[in-house]
Amino acid sequence: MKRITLLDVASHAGVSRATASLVVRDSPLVGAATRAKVEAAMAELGYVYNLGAARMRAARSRTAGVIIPNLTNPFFAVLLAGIESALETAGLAVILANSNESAAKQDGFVNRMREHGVDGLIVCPAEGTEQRFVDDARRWGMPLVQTLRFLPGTSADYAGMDPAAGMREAVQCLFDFGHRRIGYIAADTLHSAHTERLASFHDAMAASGLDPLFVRQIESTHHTARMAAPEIMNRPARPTALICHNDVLGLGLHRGLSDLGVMPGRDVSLVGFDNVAEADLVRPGLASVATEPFKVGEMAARLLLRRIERPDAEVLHETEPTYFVQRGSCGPVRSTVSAVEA
Amino acid sequence: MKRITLLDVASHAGVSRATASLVVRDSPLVGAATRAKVEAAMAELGYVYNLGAARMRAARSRTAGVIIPNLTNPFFAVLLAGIESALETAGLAVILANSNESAAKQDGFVNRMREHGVDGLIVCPAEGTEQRFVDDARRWGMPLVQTLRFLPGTSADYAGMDPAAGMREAVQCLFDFGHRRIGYIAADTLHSAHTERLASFHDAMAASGLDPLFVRQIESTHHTARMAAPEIMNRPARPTALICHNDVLGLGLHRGLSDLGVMPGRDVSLVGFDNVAEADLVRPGLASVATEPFKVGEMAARLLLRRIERPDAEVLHETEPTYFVQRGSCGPVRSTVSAVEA
DNA sequence: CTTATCATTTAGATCGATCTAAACGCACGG
DNA sequence: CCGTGCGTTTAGATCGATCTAAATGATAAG
Repeated sequence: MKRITLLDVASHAGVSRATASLVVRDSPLVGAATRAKVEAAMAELGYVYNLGAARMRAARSRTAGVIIPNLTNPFFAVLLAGIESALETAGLAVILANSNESAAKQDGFVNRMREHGVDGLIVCPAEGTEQRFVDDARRWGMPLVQTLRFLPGTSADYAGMDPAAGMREAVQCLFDFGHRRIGYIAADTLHSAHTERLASFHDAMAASGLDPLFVRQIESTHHTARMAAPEIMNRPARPTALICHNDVLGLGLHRGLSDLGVMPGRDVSLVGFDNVAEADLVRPGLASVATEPFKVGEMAARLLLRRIERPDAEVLHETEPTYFVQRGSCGPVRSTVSAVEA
Repeated sequence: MKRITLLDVASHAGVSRATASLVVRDSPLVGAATRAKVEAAMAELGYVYNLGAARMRAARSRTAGVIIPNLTNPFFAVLLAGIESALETAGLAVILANSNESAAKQDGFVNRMREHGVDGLIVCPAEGTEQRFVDDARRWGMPLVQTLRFLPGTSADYAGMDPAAGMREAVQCLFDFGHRRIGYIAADTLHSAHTERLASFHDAMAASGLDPLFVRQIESTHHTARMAAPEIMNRPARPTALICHNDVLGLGLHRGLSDLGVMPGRDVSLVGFDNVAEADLVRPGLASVATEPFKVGEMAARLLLRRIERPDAEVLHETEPTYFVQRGSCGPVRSTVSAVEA
């Protein structure tokens, strides 16, 4: 039992190999009657197209490489879902790799992707990725899209999100509730998503005529955030509101504050970032700036398809806007702060 | 600027194409001095191995297809992470597809995977997948591993989880707290994971000498579960404890009950399934039966590698045990139930 | 000195498709 | 009747590796 090839199909249909090839590729050159004959033969023999052989002659391979720093994080999983969805619609298969935030592993994966002959790459660069990464891709003629994180100083397509609008709405909401002492809980990682959000915080505060009370860096896990709650609330300059770099920190802190008997929305206002599903499940609900990773994924895929089609098109930076979702964790500043401190 | 081939490497190193081929494949046939020469040439020319060409002659393609029903669900995302991790260690690249619970799409993906010449498939079958699915794979000689869900009546390797241990511990814990009126909240989907967990619930109850109070089906979303809380608590046979098919239902119900002023762990005990990270963040924490999707993913990958290596090996069903994680949402049954109803 | 043995190396066919360029059949106008 | 043009079809070369089977050279044995 050997593999059925185009040649088998062709002889079974009484045409040449070349004609059969034209049929599988939906070429307009082939006549309707011939096409029907060949298609019947294909069905009858159970022919399976061999993309591997095709890729050798033709340039395209109908695959794209996707490198994600951490699949365990639902945020990236949804991003991946968006990428997969859009690429699949365009007929490209996704070859997946998980860099685990290791730039070295990431380099290895890029090599493997090249060996597989992918038509292009979508990468959310691992921490510590160097500019060289993007330059190499350009040198190799490999279409590349960065997503969610952008390597400064590089020139490549980018699909990300713009925290500005959501952040401004969040700060405005807090301001309207009377908050003036607002702290920022940052993550300890140092990629562009971090600095972008922090910068947008500073901008939004300035727009409301406020100075940040403090910026505190915390490792981005539920546990560390939870444990950091006492330290944050007991600092001399006690905040009345906190904005967190993401919902991992926001939810962790939510729980940490509750443990202390400090009720979010009443004793302190709390804002997260990403609006994960669970933000709506804690009590009170965690107000959060919604970002839409699925849409960002689709956007990244579209940029890649465009780049594959037109390698010399101008470099694009596209961002998805964010918006604030108010929930119970934000409320009016308490008139008698001393009562809380007692 | 054309592509560097093995022939270029060979002539640059002063050997034949065949020898160069042996070097890239780490064959022991080639001498040390020659190997060094060829490797130097490869580095100098920036040679990239062409897996597409190799796959045409050789059988293996160093890729595996993975089809998941829903990437947006963190549970599957972690499963995927486990699969990816183990396959990558073995040098196989993952071609990913998201069936979105559509059997038709799933069929399409299997075809695409065949066209790509994958060495094997790991599939968590979409709802409504027919037995034919597994039979086809066997007929095609395509190594196949089912994971998390098992098509009844089929014979193929399977990597899943065994809810029995965790379920028994959960029921035992509730029993020890004095609970006798225990209801089960099931999902509305009908695959094997559903029936397995439900069956393990019945077994565990029987082992404690109890009869299930009721089994209620709910669509598996946070929102529906939350909305169903009143109906569940107001039924004539009011439960003192609830076990949920997964944490999506568990967390949704946790919030729904809280909304009613029914406090989990005090007024009713609540157990989830999967032990997602967020189970520890709500207040009180949601007790949950821990399953380890990452390990299941690794297990599925191992099974596939074994099957690829030995196509005729006996069919294996492997399961990862589960265990109960107690948290605040489980507590002693209240002596005066009427007080709650007031 | 010849022959057998062993470890290396290699030429040439081959995998299954696509590409190029030419050939084919047919209708039409001169 | 011939040349031209158009829509189809095709033979043969080709992509870049691997495979088979044979050649090569060095060493050991007879």
